[in-house]
Amino acid sequence: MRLLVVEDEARLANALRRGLQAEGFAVDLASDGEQGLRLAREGGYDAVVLDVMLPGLSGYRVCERLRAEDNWVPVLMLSAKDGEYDQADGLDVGADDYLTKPFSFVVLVARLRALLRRAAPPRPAVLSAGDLTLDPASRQVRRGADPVPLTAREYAVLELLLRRAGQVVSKTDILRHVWDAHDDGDPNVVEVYVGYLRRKIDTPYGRRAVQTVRGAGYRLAADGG
Amino acid sequence: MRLLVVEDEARLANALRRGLQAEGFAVDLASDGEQGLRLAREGGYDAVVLDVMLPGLSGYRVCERLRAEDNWVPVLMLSAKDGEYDQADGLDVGADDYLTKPFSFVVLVARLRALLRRAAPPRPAVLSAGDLTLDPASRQVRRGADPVPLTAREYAVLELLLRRAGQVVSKTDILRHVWDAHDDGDPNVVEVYVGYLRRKIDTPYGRRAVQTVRGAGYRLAADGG
DNA sequence: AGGCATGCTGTGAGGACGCTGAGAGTCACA
DNA sequence: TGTGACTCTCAGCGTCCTCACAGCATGCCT
Repeated sequence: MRLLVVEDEARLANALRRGLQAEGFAVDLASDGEQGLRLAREGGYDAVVLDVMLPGLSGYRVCERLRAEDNWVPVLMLSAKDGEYDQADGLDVGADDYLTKPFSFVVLVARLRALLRRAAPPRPAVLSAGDLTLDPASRQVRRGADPVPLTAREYAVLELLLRRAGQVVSKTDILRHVWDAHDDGDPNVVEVYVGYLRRKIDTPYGRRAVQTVRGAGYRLAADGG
Repeated sequence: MRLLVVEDEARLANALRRGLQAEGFAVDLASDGEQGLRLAREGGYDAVVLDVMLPGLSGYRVCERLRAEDNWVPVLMLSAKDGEYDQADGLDVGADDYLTKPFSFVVLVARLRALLRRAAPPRPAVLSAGDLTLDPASRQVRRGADPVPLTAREYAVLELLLRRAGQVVSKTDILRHVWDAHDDGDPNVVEVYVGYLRRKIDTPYGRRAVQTVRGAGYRLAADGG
């Protein structure tokens, strides 16, 4: 997660950088409005922490211009003012959140995380192993560039195996997750569906992604076979 | 914009309802955590204003459960506590913003608007997939240059599919968004309307924009078929 | 090698799923 | 009151999926 911190007071700016880096963010600094605007325009930031009182271009203006240019990077404003109307103003020029100085670092981080969580739509990541990919959103499976049509059951089995790529998954585990059979399912169904899967994602490509571990279960090769 | 306000103190609850209605929101009230959770689960709200101190289920728990159920409706928490750690806690259970009592109504509304603006990502004026376009402003749908007349329901279904172009949308999801049936709608209506849509935007053009994903739902091809 | 356990696969029945035409109910409007 | 547009239910049909079964192949042990 890359952050841009626009803050003219050097001591605070450096404290923020160190603190945020310790929290695992990559941090760039800008010390005035012009520079902040320039960097923010170049994009690539997941969020911007923007002081209101800046030499040259104020934080309000920076935010306003970004929004006018259709740049919707999440912005968290910082200000010494704390009148309620100032806050409302900040939010009205398009900031996503607002903190008044002095603020607590803990709160800053919590609010930043909330902002980032909201900005990144909860789109589940694409699962992959080598050139085998599965996109839960579109429910599409591919071997390289080839789309591979799977039935609902086949898809469910593959998804489970991919989520545990490299690990052995027992048949009863698969039964529980895909068939929600509690204990008394016939493991042969699993064998049948593993067979179907292999015929679609392995055999035509001369690969061996789905491996049998005799007596234990199946393992999806982490490199896709 | 529909809001759910979960607040047990009747005077405050009614004041909020009146004030927010005056700002143009449609407001539902819940007076305890259980009821709030139930209503929020049913969906259909654009945001939830959630008091922390509630009889029965606390606001923290309500929010936590919603998130655990993958319900990402924007939540603004209200609390009398104002320790910084309480705030961080609130944000950590998945709230999107946090106000401490006593709060200013002006700030509440400004923050709500910021929340809603964030939740509704800046929409491109026109939704499109390949040469299939839908302009929400004029409610005009076109295949290439041809205008395609759609009924209200057909339009609503297509809009939903276009907003999630490339992703699989389940029938129950469509039922919830277009019919606001909560759980018990008959999925056949969806099948019927998908049929109507196809006869208007696909069949006459020999295209296949609306794809069936057996056992999962429908997907609008990102390239318009 | 022999015997047993484990895993694989072809076949086919039954059923779930999705699509469609017919028609009833509702509403707005002339 | 009649007409037309729209919405939705229902039942029938075809397709595809799922799964049980049985025979076969393979691996492992004595």
